[in-house]
Amino acid sequence: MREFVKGFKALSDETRIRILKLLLERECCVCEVMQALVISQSRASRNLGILQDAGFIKARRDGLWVIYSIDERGMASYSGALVELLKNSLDRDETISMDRERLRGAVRVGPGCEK
Amino acid sequence: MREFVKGFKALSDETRIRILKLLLERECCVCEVMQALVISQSRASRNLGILQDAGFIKARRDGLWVIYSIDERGMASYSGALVELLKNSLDRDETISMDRERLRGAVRVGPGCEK
DNA sequence: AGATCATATGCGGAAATGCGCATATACTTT
DNA sequence: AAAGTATATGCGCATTTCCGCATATGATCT
Repeated sequence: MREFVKGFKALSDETRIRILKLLLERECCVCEVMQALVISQSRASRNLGILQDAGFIKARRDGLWVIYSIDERGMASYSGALVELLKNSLDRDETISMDRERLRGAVRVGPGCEK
Repeated sequence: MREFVKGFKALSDETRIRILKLLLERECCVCEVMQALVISQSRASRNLGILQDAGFIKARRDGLWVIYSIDERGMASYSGALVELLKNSLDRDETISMDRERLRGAVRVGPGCEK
């Protein structure tokens, strides 16, 4: 029950829904998430942490970057069903579309990432 | 998106999850909900209102009582998928089991319902 | 080692949430 | 109409959530 509620809490925030929809497109580093959603670095990092803690996503280091992606280990449990639901939702949402658009232009490295 | 997040917010609370699981058993009046979950009247009423506002349940008057039940109109949309998920979850949860147990002994009328 | 870059986190404040208490509302019965 | 019962709601408070800012951590490169 505790874990169950934690899962819904993790999804009860627009920023985190947007992040999940982004990661359903492809894996991203924190840097790309903040560019795509146009949010601060701490905000991106913190919300990614919450999603990870709830078991929706996982992280791996790649040199300087931390790459986040959907955690398919949770696919068997209820969290998998939620991700599946998310997959089939909000594809026509304006915000989601813009996030995706900006993701295409996001760069992982180079000056201007932090600004 | 707004509605979507509202749905998850509604489910991101243990009391409301318990209420939904209860209503999946059978429709209930506020009085029965408070008895089954052992919570105050205002708490029951308020959380039922939140679930209704999010489109998960509906209410109808029956004399003195207001009867709440799963709103199957939402079954077509994403909220239907969430209710469906809930149906297949937490059936072995201790709290949920006790709620169900107490629901069996709950009475809709008579003295002691309020107390 | 020192500089640099990406990410994580402690802290403080603003806003939202959850709930108890008391009271208001809606309906029924006498 | 008055009393009684079930439910809804205004208010205040304690707790939680969210975020920006500044700083810490971890890794890479020179």
